[in-house]
Amino acid sequence: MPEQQTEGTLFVQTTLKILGGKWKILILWHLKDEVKRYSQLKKLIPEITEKMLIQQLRELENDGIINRKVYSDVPLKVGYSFTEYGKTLIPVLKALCDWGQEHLKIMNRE
Amino acid sequence: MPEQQTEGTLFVQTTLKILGGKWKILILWHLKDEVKRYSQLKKLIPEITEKMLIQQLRELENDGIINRKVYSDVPLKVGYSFTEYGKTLIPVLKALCDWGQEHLKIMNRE
DNA sequence: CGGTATCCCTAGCGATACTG
DNA sequence: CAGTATCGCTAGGGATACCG
Repeated sequence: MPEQQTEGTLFVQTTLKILGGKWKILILWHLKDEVKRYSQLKKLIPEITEKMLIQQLRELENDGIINRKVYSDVPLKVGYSFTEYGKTLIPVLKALCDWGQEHLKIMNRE
Repeated sequence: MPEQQTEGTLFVQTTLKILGGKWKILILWHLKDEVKRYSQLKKLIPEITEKMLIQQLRELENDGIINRKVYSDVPLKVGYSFTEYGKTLIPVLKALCDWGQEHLKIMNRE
């Protein structure tokens, strides 16, 4: 069934287009459970530069995966969280995480 | 439970280290169901260059995800397929594919 | 057929400094 | 605090030609 394979390929590519980018999956992982502020994300992913962090956040926002909410307090506060739609990605993130866990177990045994 | 989150992060990163690289997930997707030859993969992924194809195949081979089998025929034949271990990745690939399918559905509706 | 080797380029990323 | 703006680099990838 070559037709089906071709179609599946398109699906995979579609997901990769959204999740592609060096840091996106990692950022989403951190947002998985609760709203996080910009500064919290920076601390959670120390290797990322501010430029990359904001860039990837923007792209995720534009793709409808996350919300950006500004609390007009002083000092300024911005919270990032999954949209309802973005939450559909959580099983995918879970799958990636689970496999990594298994893989590490096996590697440590050897 | 910040401890748990940190651990999960490690797991995700581990998976990304294996699946990272522009073409790997796509290549694996094509190998999912059956052994494929080098030339078949080239046809299935026309945008990839030979260099990238062979490079990503080698990395997947080194990570123990796929097998490379040479059939000493004339003309030369080489088959790539999942290792038993590599097959544990299939649920991950499935998850990526499924999400892409849903995403496309929704986008086409709008 | 199934690769290597080489050269080259540019998008993506990093570092730094600055701003509302 | 939460970003922008700029500049510069380099590693990852593309094109092409050749090899066992």
